[in-house]
Amino acid sequence: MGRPPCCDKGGVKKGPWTPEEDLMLVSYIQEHGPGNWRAVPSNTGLMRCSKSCRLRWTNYLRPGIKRGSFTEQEEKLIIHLQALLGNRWAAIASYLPERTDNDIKNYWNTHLKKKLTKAQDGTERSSNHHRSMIKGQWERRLQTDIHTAKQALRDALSFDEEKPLPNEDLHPILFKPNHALPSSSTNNVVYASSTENISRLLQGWMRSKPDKTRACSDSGSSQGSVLCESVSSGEEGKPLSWLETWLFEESTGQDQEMTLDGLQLPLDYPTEFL
DNA sequence: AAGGCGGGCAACCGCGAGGTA
DNA sequence: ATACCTCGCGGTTGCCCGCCT
Repeated sequence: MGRPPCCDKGGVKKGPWTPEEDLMLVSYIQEHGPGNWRAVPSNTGLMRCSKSCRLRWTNYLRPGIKRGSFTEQEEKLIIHLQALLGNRWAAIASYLPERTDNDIKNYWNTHLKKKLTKAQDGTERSSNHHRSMIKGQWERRLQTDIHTAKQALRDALSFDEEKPLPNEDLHPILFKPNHALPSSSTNNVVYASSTENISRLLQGWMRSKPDKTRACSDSGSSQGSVLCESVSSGEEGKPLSWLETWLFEESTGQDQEMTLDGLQLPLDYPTEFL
């Protein structure tokens, strides 16, 4: 028996979300919290399917999302994690609490993949040089990159520290009924700023909810941050994975010399470096 | 100025996993 | 045990915008 598509019913709106819809969704989540997405459309009056609501919340409205271009550290961290984890964007996103899996996926597909392809072309042209690269050189190179990745992680972790919200009026667009809102995503800047305002509005609300699990999942993937998960696991005596361990070592001030010994690289790790 | 083209990104689709009755 | 429901994930699509000719 085939399963009907979730949004098979008629009258379900598709396409870009309007600020009004965003506001409806945010208001509902402020009151009930994220989850039970099935009930969201009927309870809010939104003509959207539950998946669309969840996606909108996860990717754009949830607090703590950083928009805009990726930093070099984030870029390197993504490249490393992609090499280690493959296209498991949710897992990768859990190490970049301010980025969504969709964002990372898009960034990978539009920027990093090309960048790496280009780099690989250069690599192939100078393959003789790379083939002769001895393991020690590669280790040093990896260590440098690992250090950069760890730095990025520390930066990401500092996100958890209380950051005072600017004193500016946070929601000039949302709560000015006659404000000229863009009819489409044409004016992305204006629209994004209204979305950002919603998120920032919600930050206070999220902080008032001390629930650890939610705090983690809301700052990472929807399944919860691997990092948060492992930290709490570690506290409870369960071992951290090696990746989580080395990512965390330096961030907790226990930096140690790192070598490839004991590291299990993924099968698809660039062999020219080995 | 206008049309074509490609890049970037938001949103959708389909599948699988986990939970539950 | 199993059928159904809900959710999350990854791949893909389609729209919009800026650049180029």
